[in-house]
Amino acid sequence: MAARIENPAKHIGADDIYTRIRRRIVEGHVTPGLTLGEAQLAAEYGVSRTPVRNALARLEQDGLFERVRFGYAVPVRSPEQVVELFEARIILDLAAAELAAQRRSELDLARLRHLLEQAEAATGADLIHINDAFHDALRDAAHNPTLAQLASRVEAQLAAYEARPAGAPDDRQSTQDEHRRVFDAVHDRDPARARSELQAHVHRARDLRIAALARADRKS
Amino acid sequence: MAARIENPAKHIGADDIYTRIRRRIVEGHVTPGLTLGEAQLAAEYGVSRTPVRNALARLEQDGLFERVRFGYAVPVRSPEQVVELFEARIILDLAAAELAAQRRSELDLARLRHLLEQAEAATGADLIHINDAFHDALRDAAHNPTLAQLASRVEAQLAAYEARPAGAPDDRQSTQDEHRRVFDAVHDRDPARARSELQAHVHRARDLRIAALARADRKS
DNA sequence: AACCTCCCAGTTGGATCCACATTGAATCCA
DNA sequence: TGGATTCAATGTGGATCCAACTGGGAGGTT
Repeated sequence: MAARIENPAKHIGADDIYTRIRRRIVEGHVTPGLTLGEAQLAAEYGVSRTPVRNALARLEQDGLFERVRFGYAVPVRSPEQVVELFEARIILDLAAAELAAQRRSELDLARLRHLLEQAEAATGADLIHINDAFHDALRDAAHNPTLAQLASRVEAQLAAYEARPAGAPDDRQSTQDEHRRVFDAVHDRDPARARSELQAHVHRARDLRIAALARADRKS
Repeated sequence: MAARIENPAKHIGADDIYTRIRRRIVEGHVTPGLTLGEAQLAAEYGVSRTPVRNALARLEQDGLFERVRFGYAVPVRSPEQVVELFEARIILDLAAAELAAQRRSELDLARLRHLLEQAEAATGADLIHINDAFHDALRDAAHNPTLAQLASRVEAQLAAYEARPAGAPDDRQSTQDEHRRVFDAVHDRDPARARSELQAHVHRARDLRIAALARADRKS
């Protein structure tokens, strides 16, 4: 039986370090610009610097970390760069939505529907995760793993700067409605509608973020 | 004087290893499926395993290498996967062409024109490099580095499987004509035309590759 | 003769050691 | 007192050492 058993209590490896640090960044727990040293991270996870170095090299390749004077830091991005990231994300996700409307299987639909239902009841961090999962499921429904991975990677970079408020109830309801509309278009196999509905959704998210950046910019 | 001087004769570092191995893969000098060991590569470049490990981790993140039993290998892709990579590349490059037609600067135009002229005279490997550079310059003209990097990365994955014939004189002339048409559309600031001209170009390249894959498939 | 078992060679992943570069501060001189 | 210079502290990058794992082959047994 060559089934690889994930030993939960076993010593953590480089992949685990990569996953954990990545999650910390994506969930916004590492403030951009704050430098973290290899030794510091190694001590934190109770391993030597070797696996940390490996993880950091991969994170740098992902664009989630950059090498700075001493140590690594989440790159500080200008508002223009955030807009640029959104532009890339929009290109990828709209294409994925279009393909999803053409290729979605019944299983894809079931997954999306399940996530929509879960989102109805969830709140806080759970809601954020479910909504992220909805977008990932939509990308998977396009049945092009390369495309899905690219979109997911760009979104991870964006997430690193998001204060992740998602608090306002009206935003919550808007998001839910827009997701539902995208789902309906995918369900009806209507690529053009899927694209335009998702475009409306992502454009709204982008404009909210840009407005927040403008406020933060004025304050500083 | 904080200018970082690239000492040419100095010992090579992890970044150099990364660049060199990457070039070897992209230029097709590493046959897919052949496994290379860390120690082997380290000996080849005259360094220890440490920088090689770092480079391999990054290459794996790029999708150019995958960890296999013992060592690393360029992943073997099915024809379906190659089609999938092309689909992603087309999405990215068409979007880039559209943006390039909107945003190109005079400098961008000059660069593209220069590459077109160079391509007239070049042959063999030089021609391949110049044509690749044309596509990269087109992506740069879109003025979205994120998008350019993504497209470039996907194309690198595709290049790893290309036998890189580019030999047939009629293909050479077709490529040159199509590049010229794309250039004209970008010059005229006509996004829709830039998109459709590039689409025709990339679709032809894709179909050629698929035909070659079908032949190879039948042979085996 | 076939199959099973055990041992050994080879390789990766993690830990530690060492050399070099850079920064900040403290000190000394003008 | 201000500025330049030197020195120690800190941290990365590379090299080496060690442990765990896998696969194949040799040898024995049925």
